Amino acid sequence: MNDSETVTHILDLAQELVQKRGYNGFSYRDLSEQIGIKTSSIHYHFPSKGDLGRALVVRYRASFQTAFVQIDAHEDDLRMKLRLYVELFRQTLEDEGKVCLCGMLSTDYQTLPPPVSEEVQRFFVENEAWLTRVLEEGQRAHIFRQDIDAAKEAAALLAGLEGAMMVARAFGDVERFTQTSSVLLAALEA
Amino acid sequence: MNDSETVTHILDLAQELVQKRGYNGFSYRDLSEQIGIKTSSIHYHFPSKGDLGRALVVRYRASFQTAFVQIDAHEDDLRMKLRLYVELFRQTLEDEGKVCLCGMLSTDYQTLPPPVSEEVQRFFVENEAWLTRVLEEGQRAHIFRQDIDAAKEAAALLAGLEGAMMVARAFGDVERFTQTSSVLLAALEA
DNA sequence: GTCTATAAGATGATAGAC
DNA sequence: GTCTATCATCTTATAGAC
Repeated sequence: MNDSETVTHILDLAQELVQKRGYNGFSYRDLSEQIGIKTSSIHYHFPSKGDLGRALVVRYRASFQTAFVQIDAHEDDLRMKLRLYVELFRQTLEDEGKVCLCGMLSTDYQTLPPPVSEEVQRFFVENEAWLTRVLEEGQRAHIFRQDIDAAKEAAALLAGLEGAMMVARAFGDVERFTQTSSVLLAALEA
Repeated sequence: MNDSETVTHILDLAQELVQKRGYNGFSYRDLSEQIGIKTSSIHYHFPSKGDLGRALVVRYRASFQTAFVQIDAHEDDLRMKLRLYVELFRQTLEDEGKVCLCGMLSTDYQTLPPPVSEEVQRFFVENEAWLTRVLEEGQRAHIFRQDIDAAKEAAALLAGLEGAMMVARAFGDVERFTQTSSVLLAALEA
């Protein structure tokens, strides 16, 4: 499954639709109409909807891994690293009220084909792992509170951001997300 | 729309299905089969799916208002009030991996009929209002941090709990929710 | 790779008998 | 209030021609 132009087009649009409407909120027909290609052609690239869903999360995970490498390479300030991370989500929300792909899929969780749900889990594991590393480093540098468990704090931060995206979108108000993310980050300060 | 036995049965099952599978993850047929009544009979009580969805959130909001009254009446300790509130969500999660009805609906937000989405907004407003009151009272009693904005902190707590339910369920691990909720509550301590 | 044609089943919804 | 019957539409998916 390499990425021809068509495949990329399908993935881009499908991701957008999942982020806006959820896994059960879009169909091959939606993709068909907006791409200008028949549904059977989409099935050629992604035989089942589960195949498409899985490809979506795999690519999304990879984009976050890339972001982690970028942030680690170009930013030393640990507080700024977290702010850049939060910024990834804020931009998504600003972009027509989309929320995190995996936050979205986690609500559809019980209806997902297992190959998809496994990838969603992996996303959370990887994100928490990176956040934990940043927090631990920050603790060693006496930037973040010493009396916290970095891993648990990382999980809480991620959960908080995911929830904040959902609530903020329900109000059509990105500022709500920004405020909640500030509160979550402030809780880490020494 | 009073609550005959049948109506209550429909609402109970529909709520369970939304909390597990989302608004677009259940159908009148699902209700029909599990209740032992034809879909046309369900349409008699709830002409459109939007009518059903709206009734669901109205009832859910009312159940939280009742919980608020109960907590305020029987518990003076402000920390305990918050713990009892968190416990409402934890029990939901423990009950077969259901998540907050409105957390669920907030991801389906862009596909909801307006009457439903308006009720979802109201749920968040009401919950934040109660939490804000508890936090403000706790600040006056010097139990919670003085350097926080109660309203913003309330929003962050609610968002954090909503997100924590989603993530915890994706791992099939209620303990994950418990840990994150502890982190969120700890951040309020003076 | 994309198309036409088609399938089997699901979905929200309505008309009218009992 | 519940049933049968029926609806148009949508959904995922496949077979086979170009």
